[in-house]
Amino acid sequence: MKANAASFADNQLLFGRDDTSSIVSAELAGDSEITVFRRLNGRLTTETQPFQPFLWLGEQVFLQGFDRKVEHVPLAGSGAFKSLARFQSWADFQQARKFLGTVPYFAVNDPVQQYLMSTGCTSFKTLRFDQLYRLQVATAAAADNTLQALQLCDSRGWHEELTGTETQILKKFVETIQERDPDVLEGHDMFRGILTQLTARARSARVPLKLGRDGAVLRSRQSRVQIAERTIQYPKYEIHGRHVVDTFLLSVYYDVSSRELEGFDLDEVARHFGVPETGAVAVRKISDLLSPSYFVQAQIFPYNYQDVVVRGNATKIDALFLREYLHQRHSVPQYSESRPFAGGYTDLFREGIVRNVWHCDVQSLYPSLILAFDIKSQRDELNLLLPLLRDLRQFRLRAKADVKTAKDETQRQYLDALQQTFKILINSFYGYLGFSQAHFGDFTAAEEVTAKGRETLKTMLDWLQKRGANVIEIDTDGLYFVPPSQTDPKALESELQTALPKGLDVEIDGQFPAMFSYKMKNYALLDNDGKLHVTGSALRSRGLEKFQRQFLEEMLALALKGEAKQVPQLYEDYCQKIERGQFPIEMLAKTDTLQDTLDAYQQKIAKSARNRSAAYELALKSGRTYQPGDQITYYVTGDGKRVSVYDSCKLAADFNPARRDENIDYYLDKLKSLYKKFAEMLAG
DNA sequence: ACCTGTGGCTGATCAC
DNA sequence: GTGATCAGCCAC
Repeated sequence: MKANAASFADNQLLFGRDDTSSIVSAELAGDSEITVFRRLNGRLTTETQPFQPFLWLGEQVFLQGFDRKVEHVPLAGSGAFKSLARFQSWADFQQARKFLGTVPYFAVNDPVQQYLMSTGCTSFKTLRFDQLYRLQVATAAAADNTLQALQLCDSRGWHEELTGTETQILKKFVETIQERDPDVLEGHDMFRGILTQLTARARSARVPLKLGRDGAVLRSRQSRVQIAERTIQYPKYEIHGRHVVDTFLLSVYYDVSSRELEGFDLDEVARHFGVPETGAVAVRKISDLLSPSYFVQAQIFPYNYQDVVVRGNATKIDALFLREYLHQRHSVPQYSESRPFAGGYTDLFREGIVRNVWHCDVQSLYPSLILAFDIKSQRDELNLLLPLLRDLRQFRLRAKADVKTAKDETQRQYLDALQQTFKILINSFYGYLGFSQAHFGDFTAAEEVTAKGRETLKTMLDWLQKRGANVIEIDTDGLYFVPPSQTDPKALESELQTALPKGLDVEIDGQFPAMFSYKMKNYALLDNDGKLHVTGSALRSRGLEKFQRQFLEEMLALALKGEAKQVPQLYEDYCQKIERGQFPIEMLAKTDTLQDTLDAYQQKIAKSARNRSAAYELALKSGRTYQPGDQITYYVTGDGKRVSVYDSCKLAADFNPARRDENIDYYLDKLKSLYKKFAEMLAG
């Protein structure tokens, strides 16, 4: 097992070129050195390393006349950036950027990232996740926002609650951090919540938050992260020599693929993961589950642990390529101009209720196509992509197999984090090819991948139809169908396999007693255990109020189980509950995520560039400060079903159960539309 | 300062 | 009313 783990790390393209140092953190020291913190046998050591900032240059002559010392290194190949310029100090580097102005050059803006990239070092080598020293924080505040208590615990099992006056709590907090000296500070809503609040309280109590390993106060600047379709704005806090990890952000990332979280409060997330504790201990347990993949990523990518969390996958892959091109002294291409290209094949052939449905898909379609057809990026002159993808796939299979035979829980968790990380990386390569800011991307190659994918699915469709299968719907890498009678799934699978190009593996990965096919990417499945699986934004969007989602789910379950006769009664029950005001407001309320700042919203409204919307109007009316990414839960008030929602709405938090004022007509009408929309289709 | 891709559905609003 | 547009959410 150990040998396996070590041999993954032998891949220098992936894990860099330094495997001896247990770096836990690095910081720019002065102007031309880097302080490196290592954790060896549990003890923290500090040392200083030389550092030469650098940038990639279109032409060496661009720096002619620049009055500070520059070392030029010519780079091989035909990339646009064919010269490397190295400087004596960070100040010189910054000065050079100013000097260069708008001539073509490319620079990494962060000194630590530059250091890691140029040395090939990455964090946490030879360290296990449980050896990283993490400390968790949770606050308890009074209504006036003053600090009542601070809950602390750590990854070694210690915990303590700080109480007393605000000043006492804050002073004790700083002392504790300096004494215990954690590598990582964790908290739920750490950035927008805890640290923002602590900073504000510390300012008013005049207690400097000297949390850094050099005794410096924490710093912050506005930043934003893109998580799937949402952009979250947050004050990025940095603490010298340590990392700040926010389990709120980890949860939002987690939900991109799981789509199961109702909300992102600590309690809701803890409940989802079956964590019974609250406060700091809950944070630790959630982090135990969500952090390990990022820990592994920090061993791979030339980024800080803290930054590895908030960088996009394609950006991280780009950094991997840049590190190797830099090492091989090879030129770097400019991004190509962004252009749209066609994606996956989606289609719908049948609607309504269908019985006896199988699902068949091609495993890892896009990565498999890249490998099977040798699809290369033209800009990747060193041809790193294919071998890397091949290695990653092999590594993942090995890590997955090893998970099952792991000798203890720690080893199992490590291998699982490893295989999870490999999976993320593997699946990001196709996206990387079509990413507008990938130096080594290639839109033509990305287009080739999707074209081959569409072709593959068309082949499967034709083959299945010829065999007498009744295909229901197709989406990108798989399809649902009613098999011809008297068919053995394994036999069908292997026959279909022979109709496909070598390197593509098909799998019948699901058999269902019933399916409700609604529209493309929108369907419900009843599995053999009687469990309902609902897919698609039309059927399970968070944009639907909870009473609608729940009604839909119950209606679908009845219909799929052959009890459609009971649906009208279900409808009557829901109508009554709305009329009599028996639903708690959470059932009627809707939650929207603010995408724009309130300023941006108002500007767009002024220019008629967008319509008014309830969430923003309520945010504005509240007078509180809101940021993109914040969620607003509201319900509709007023009389009559035809109200303007943005005019007739209230925050769910302002709802008074003793004086209910929800718009009963509006909600009855919503239910009626929903019922009418589905009743007919579900009867069949 | 930050950013993986395309495809599809819906509700709210607004111009016609 | 109808259609267009935008924003938001989701599948893969």
